[in-house]
Amino acid sequence: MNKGKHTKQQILATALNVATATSLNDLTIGGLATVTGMSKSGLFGHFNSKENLQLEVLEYAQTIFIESVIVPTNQVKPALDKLLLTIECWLDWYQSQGNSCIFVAASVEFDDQPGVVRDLVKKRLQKWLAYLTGMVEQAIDEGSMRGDAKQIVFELYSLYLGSEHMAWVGFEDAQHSRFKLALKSLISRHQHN
Amino acid sequence: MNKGKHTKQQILATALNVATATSLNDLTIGGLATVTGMSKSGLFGHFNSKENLQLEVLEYAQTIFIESVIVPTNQVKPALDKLLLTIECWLDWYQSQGNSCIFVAASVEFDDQPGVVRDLVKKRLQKWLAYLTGMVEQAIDEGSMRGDAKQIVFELYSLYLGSEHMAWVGFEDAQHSRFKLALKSLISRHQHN
DNA sequence: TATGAAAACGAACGTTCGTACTTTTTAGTG
DNA sequence: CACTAAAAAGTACGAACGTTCGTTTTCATA
Repeated sequence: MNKGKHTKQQILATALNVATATSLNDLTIGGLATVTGMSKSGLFGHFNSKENLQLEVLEYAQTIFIESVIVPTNQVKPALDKLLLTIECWLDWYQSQGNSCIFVAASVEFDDQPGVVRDLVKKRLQKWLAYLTGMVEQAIDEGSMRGDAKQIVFELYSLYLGSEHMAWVGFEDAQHSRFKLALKSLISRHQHN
Repeated sequence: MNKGKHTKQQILATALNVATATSLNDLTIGGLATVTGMSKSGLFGHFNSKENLQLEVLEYAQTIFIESVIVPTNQVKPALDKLLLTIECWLDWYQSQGNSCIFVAASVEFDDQPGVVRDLVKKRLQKWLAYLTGMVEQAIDEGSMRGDAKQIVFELYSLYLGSEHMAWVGFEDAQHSRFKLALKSLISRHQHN
């Protein structure tokens, strides 16, 4: 790999950490340069605009996400098992990111800010929801689940968001027991015996 | 009312609109001055710091919220009816704010930014969750509901967050039918016959 | 090893923002 | 009406940020 591509990957790795811990806007070029031990302009040259930096950070986050939760479950069957394992990997990934999801955070940050960043965030979240929905649909097709796939995913994703939010607020056991309990209930309600 | 207090209320009203539509950080003093037709320093004099402005906007939002969803349900009994009406008012208020909640947005914006603003946001959300929990507990005491009050509130609030988030993403019917359907299911699962 | 391109640097610019200071205008009161 | 305190305006400053430009250093390769 070229030197340039190599350092760029390093930059993106720490940039993702910073952006996840703070936000895509608080991810400042000068600050990122300091953290990575580079000069502002030297770092800037890799992206040529802050917007591009933000986009590339999101793309980088996406590759990490895919490696962490899509790939490890790729060959799992049947669909219900795959779904459950995916949720586990999803939570592990979420935890590895310091208990926050940059896509969810960015969706709040950019929801009123038209542009390519917002479009990308929305697209990624749509893809993820569609992916989950597809798995549930397949589980239904296989006869191991029943109900409306989209409604199930709606409730599943809601629990994820609720867990993230209420854990921050300090709601009792929001992060662990409450989510798993609700998830168990959700699954069993839509499971075929 | 003094002239000062009067214009301050006007400022806060439009400030809440701006902050809800964008964010508490994007709520800029100069911009707010332009919108309200004042000078930057004239407006600044009412708050003496941006942090105070943010705090007062949140307090103002709180008073609106109380007027909109706490007061109208204050005398309703039994607790289950009060809970259902509260949820209705809650959604109405949410819609009146342009389908976004400044407290939720601020919780994401300030989650990593220690200070009085973050503390206030967290406190308000805690109070709201405790308020909901209290109502559910009372409904349980009255024999019209059963289950773990906190778990029920956890799932209820999760659905609210999911509805807000997924409506933005464009998930089918997230905002209306899906929330109400899930809510109905949640209630009926914990209702005593 | 020599060379040209890529990468990194240093300094500076334009803009935006919060804030401080001073002055002018407004409004309430004796 | 006069007077004073509050409210609003005008101006300015310093810091932070994204970005540009010219230069220097590093690296891959011939």
